[in-house]
Amino acid sequence: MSETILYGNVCREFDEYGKKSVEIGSIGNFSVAKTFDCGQCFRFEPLSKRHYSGVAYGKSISFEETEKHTLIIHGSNADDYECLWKRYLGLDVDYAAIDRDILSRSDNPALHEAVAYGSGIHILRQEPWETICSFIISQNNNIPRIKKIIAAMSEAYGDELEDGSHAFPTADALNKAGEKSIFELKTGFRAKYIADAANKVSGGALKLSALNGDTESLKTKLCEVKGIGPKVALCSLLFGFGRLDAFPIDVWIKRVTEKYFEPEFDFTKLGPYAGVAQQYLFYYERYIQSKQTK
DNA sequence: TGCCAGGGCGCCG
DNA sequence: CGGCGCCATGGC
Repeated sequence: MSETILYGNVCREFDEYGKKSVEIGSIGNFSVAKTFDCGQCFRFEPLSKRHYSGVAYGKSISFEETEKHTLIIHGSNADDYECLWKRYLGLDVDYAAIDRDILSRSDNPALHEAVAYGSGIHILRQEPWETICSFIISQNNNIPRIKKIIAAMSEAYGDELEDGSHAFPTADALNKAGEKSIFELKTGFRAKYIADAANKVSGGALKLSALNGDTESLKTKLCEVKGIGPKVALCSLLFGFGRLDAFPIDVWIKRVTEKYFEPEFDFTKLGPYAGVAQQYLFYYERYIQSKQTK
């Protein structure tokens, strides 16, 4: 086993069954399990309690949190970490400062409990197209079934990777597949929405890489796609465009607001990291519910 | 069996 | 503009 000592966040780079892996230090309280289990991404599954594997950016990858407060990325070298996974995992973001910022903006007890419970979640920077498509599929749907549809869609129309798994399909590939084929993946009434989005993105009517402006104007832009409303747009902006101020409201967040907040509470006052707060609240309320139905 | 799921559209007043 | 029925599908 060859081993190279590096500096910065990367502790070491090593070979593992013929593949490169890296170990990362200084990860704060980053939690792999919370991050991949909080409902923001649909292509990762646990290999163990602290080890999640899946596909992102067209690469098979797995993230393992060690007891020593470090992170091992299996299937990545140090360069890939620096220019891709660091940003994907939000390890270039100071979440301790974000937590302090959120807590300073409201003394609502549920919000404080949610931060305490959810802290360790990082908002991923997923691929914009994958995020848009995934959250179109998410509408009026549940997480296990969303995962199933996305897996089938990737299997059918995503590029095959070395290990036999599949990348998320490009907009071009889905556009070529067409609405009927998309419907056959059990997407139901969402098929025409996915087809429209794929058509606009692959045809250049919606240039995801050229989007700029504030979150509100980006939301308006994304809502031009049939099937993208405010909630899907804001989830895409939060999880795919790094817009941490985006505050998507789904059925769970509606329940949270009714249970714990005054009707006049203005969630925009949660500031530039309102989206992170939203994810804490979402994760917290699902935990409370699961505890009660057990 | 009926209800619900990380909603949005079309239509109605 | 706000409310409401509808949309496919599967798990409970």
